[in-house]
Amino acid sequence: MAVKRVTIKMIAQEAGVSPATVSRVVNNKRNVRPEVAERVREAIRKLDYHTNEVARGLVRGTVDTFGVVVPDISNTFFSRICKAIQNTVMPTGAAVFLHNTDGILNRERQIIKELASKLIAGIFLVAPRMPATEIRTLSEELGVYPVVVDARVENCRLAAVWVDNVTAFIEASEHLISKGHKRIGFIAGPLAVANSKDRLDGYRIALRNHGIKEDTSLIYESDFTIEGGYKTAKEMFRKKNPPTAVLCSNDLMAIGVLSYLHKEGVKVPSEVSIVGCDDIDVASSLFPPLTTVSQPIYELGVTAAQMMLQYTSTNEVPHNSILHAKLIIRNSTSNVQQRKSESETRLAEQLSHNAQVQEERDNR
Amino acid sequence: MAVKRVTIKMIAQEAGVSPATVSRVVNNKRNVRPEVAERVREAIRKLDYHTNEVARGLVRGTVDTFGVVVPDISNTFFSRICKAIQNTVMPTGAAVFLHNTDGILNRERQIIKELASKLIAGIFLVAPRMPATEIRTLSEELGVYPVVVDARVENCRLAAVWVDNVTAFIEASEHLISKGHKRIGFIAGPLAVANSKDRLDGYRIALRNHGIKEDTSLIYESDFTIEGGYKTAKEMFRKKNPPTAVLCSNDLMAIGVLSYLHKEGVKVPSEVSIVGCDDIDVASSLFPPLTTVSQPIYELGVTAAQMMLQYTSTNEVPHNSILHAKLIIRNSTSNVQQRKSESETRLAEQLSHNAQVQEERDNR
DNA sequence: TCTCTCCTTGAAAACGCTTTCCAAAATAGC
DNA sequence: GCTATTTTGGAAAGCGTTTTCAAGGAGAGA
Repeated sequence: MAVKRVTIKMIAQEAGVSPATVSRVVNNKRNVRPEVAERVREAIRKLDYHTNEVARGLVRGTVDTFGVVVPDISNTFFSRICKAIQNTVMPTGAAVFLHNTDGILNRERQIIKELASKLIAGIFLVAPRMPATEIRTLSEELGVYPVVVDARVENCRLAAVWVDNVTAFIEASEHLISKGHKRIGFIAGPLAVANSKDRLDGYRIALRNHGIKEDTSLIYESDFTIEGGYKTAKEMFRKKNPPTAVLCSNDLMAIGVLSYLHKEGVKVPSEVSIVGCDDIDVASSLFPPLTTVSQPIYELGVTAAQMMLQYTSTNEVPHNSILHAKLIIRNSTSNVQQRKSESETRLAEQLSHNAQVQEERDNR
Repeated sequence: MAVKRVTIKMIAQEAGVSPATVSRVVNNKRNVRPEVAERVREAIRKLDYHTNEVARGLVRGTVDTFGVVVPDISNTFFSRICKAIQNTVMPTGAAVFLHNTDGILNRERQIIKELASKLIAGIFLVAPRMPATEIRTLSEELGVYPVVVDARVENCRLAAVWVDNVTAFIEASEHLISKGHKRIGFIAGPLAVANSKDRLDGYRIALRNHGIKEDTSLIYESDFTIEGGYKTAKEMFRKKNPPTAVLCSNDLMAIGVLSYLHKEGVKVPSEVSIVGCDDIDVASSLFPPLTTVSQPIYELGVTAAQMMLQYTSTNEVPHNSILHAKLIIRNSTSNVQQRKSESETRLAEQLSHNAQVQEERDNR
């Protein structure tokens, strides 16, 4: 689609000055007489000139654009971060490239290189599996400013912003403990990502602090999806002596658990309490509204963007930012129901019976 | 962050050929002796050379990048479209700029111009309020290929892909009618966007086809959000003679309605049936699982991307694509409960009583 | 052996901008 | 009124590619 674009030369001719002068006006350099500047601006307006960002990028060696690399942009968590970055960075005139990686390490590496070849200034990385040292060497080699989002990266001369998940999950666990729960199930995200591990650690610390012995049969690893939560709940509640409360590493899995328990006719919160994490949009509109660890998602993005802007302008690695999550207590948690040993058994039996029936049905 | 980048000249020197030859090898042009080509590739590997996309963009006059412009990237609907575009376009080596507009027309215009100044090849536009003619003239002026996503644009020599919302909503309405519902509430999205209007039209057509007289007091305009749905439900059910079913223009509003009815103790679906639209992730995990018009969201993005690739390579406006939605029947709809006239009144009264109590509580 | 192709290769000119270097003009200092 | 300094604006040199054009070489047909 060839189109004659207005160039700086045409403006120069129109205003009766040289291209150099037009450039100076466009970039607000001093050393241009006000009346000349005005004549140039007039010409720009008249011909509807817009600087060719690519040509500018070539001479400057960098382009006013950032890359945002996330595992899955269709996940609300990440898309909210993107939005925050967008909104914060846009007023400076910068644009953002968006890239999806599905969390695949090699694709992340690939994408970082591709972005560098487009001369972007900086890169926001939500890549929980990529080692900090690699991020640093890679970005140094490529001449790109990195800001790591939502991953705890300490002592690494690397700009990063993350949430204190350990404390958050201590608090969430203590909320359940204070309601009398002792058998608290935990559904972790993939333990290869540090955040998942931190959340599990918070849960463990809280248990220990309150003299509750950890029961590894109550701890499951899943994948942050609704289906994952559903399946895990199925396993968890089919066993004897099921938990009276379930703490999930994110809301989607909590929704899966909720959905499973609904289906089995188990009442939430009266029979089982549930706590999620993230506080996504629908969390407050579920039935019952979900008690959850509210992550400052938007703030995560805004902070990252601010760090980036500071980074690129001062050329100094900004200090890390640690944000805090907040427990939002809604109606999916309540005091533990005093189950008699026999009724506990009954619940487990009923559930495993249901499951069996279901399986038979599936097999047909 | 200044970094000495490997240039084509360095490769040329290393391989003992001219830059032109290196360029030919990089771009897989014929007319290079295999042994020379191999020597060049060797040098590229050795020095880890990556083409400077900006320089290439300058000479070619365009850059292998597309812009994606959406109202709100944190909305699952749009982020799924983005993901689909991404995934479809990535294998060709293209990247995408992402831009949020909050649906503000002027910002959309602004962004389109900014993107053009970056010499992008094409632009995916989810901008339901922008007139088709404007899109066409703007993109012609700027030399950018436009593909309009999720908006019905006919007879305009403009590439577009959309969903047949009228038929979809006829079907959804008929589902309710077949269950005996006659008083069906409708919550529309902003009627300034064509899709909202089409959905309402579908509802009206279905009603007319089945001899049900339209009752304008059952039709509301809202804003596609959970809160909007909640508030609208509140209004709707406070009136005398409330509907026995509610058809919502999207799932988020349906969730709002569901949430309101839950709070008021109204049983879904036995007392009131609900139908949503989109089939977002959580729709199947709600309580009850939501009957909804499943939009082929991902397909919308994939199709748009394919059209774009065809468009840019052939330089011919591709034919429009019309996709079809599918009604997914879950458990939020059931046969209408035979309400006696008195009990109808009772429901309304109860609700309006609840509302009053609530308001008093709020005022304190 | 000589001419005519065809293929391979290199030199050089763009692409549109920024920036450095200079010269001219304007101002200041004495 | 003359020199020293600052302002102003033009010319030109890149930035790293691609692409055009022409030259050189190899093979084929006479």
